[in-house]
Amino acid sequence: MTGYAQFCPVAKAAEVFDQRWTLLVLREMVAGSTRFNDLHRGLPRMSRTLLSRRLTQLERKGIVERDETADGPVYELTDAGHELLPVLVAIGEWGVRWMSSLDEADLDPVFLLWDMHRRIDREALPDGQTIVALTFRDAAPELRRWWLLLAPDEVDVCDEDPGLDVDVHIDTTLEAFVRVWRGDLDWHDAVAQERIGLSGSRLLCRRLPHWFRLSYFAQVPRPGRG
Amino acid sequence: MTGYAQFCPVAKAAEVFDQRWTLLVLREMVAGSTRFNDLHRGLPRMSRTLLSRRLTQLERKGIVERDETADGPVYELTDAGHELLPVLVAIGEWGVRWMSSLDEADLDPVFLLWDMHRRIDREALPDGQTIVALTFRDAAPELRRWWLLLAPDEVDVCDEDPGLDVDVHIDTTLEAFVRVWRGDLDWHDAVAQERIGLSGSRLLCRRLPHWFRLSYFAQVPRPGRG
DNA sequence: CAGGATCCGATTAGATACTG
DNA sequence: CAGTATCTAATCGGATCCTG
Repeated sequence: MTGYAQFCPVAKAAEVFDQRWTLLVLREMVAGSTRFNDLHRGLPRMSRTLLSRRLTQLERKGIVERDETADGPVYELTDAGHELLPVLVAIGEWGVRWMSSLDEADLDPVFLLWDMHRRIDREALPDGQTIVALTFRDAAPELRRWWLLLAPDEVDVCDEDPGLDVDVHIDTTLEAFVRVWRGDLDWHDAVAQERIGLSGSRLLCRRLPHWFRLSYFAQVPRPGRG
Repeated sequence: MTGYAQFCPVAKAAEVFDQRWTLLVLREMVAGSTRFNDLHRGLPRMSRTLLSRRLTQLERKGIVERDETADGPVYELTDAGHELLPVLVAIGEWGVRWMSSLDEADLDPVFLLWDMHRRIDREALPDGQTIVALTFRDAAPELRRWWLLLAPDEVDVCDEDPGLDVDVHIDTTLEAFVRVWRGDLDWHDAVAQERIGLSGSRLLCRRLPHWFRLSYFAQVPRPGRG
């Protein structure tokens, strides 16, 4: 049996959500990804086979629509799919408040950089190109150093030295940076406690926090803190 | 691997919700059940073994607390558990709007009567005892006839004739009655279309709809209807 | 880039029987 | 009433390789 055999709306909806990875595929779509490979970049640990399977299932349920376009297939949310936004928001708000313990495996720099790159506020960036280098002291050697190439018209992430002059260097740990990203830790506190080190021009270091729109859930009030 | 290895709050929460039956166990708890057997009555198709396992897992995650009381163990929601209410509401609202197709297996009279019995508005009932008999013409023979023994201080459901005078008889189909219960179909329309037949005193037939508080989701506006 | 096909190991759910 | 123990069958997920 695949369903719950209950007419209750929660049960009917649960038949969608109780599938492993489905909720995260929907999160990626709500975040705006429409291409197979973009979706996969937000879900690096999911096998491509399974992503393909889930997309087909979501299509059959009327939540996703697949369009064959001139430059390849794209996946779009239907009306039913778009209305999942409040559901995902409710789930995330609860998650950030109550499921906040992170273990080492959760601190994935690949996903972090992908998430950062799509939440950069381009309008807040300086004109021209700004290079930000990131070092995560606690990451595995090959995942330790990252470069963000920021410009109002394009944002790129590199895991190799692009050989350009770095404007700001962020020296931190994955643990601290993820905590800031999630909103568990305040940026200025993290800097004050030297859990985030900044080097570069005064001006840029002061402006930099405004370039990143933190995770949507960063602003959610936490239990037991005012 | 059991988790998603992502620090995203949606992913951390999804590690709770992507387990089969978990969402429905939580629904039962939010609906107020605290005893093992009561929980199971709302989940008749779930094996007791699995219910037990899910309760243990929810306890480990800090969502449920098990208390050993004088008359047996009870399961209560923690603060984290109580805060799942908005999540379940969002899920159900989406479900009732978009996952509304029901197949035969979803029309389970056992669950329907259990749900009805706990949503009776005792204050709206007449004084003394009122007996309502229900017939579902399309149900399997042994699940066709039900009796509700309604009194302001106690509500009982029987699947055998209690041998008492019936005050109101409802003659309908499971299909129609479930649609009304979910709010897909209006009570008065269903009566007018003779999908629900009522016999008994005029007064009681007119009062009867007020005794049942329909599913919480009945009031949710549906797509494509105003 | 965007998948499909296949195989195998891991996980899970359900049935059944039993306990205090 | 409130579960546990055990076994089996089904399902699922991932890895690998292949396609246009």
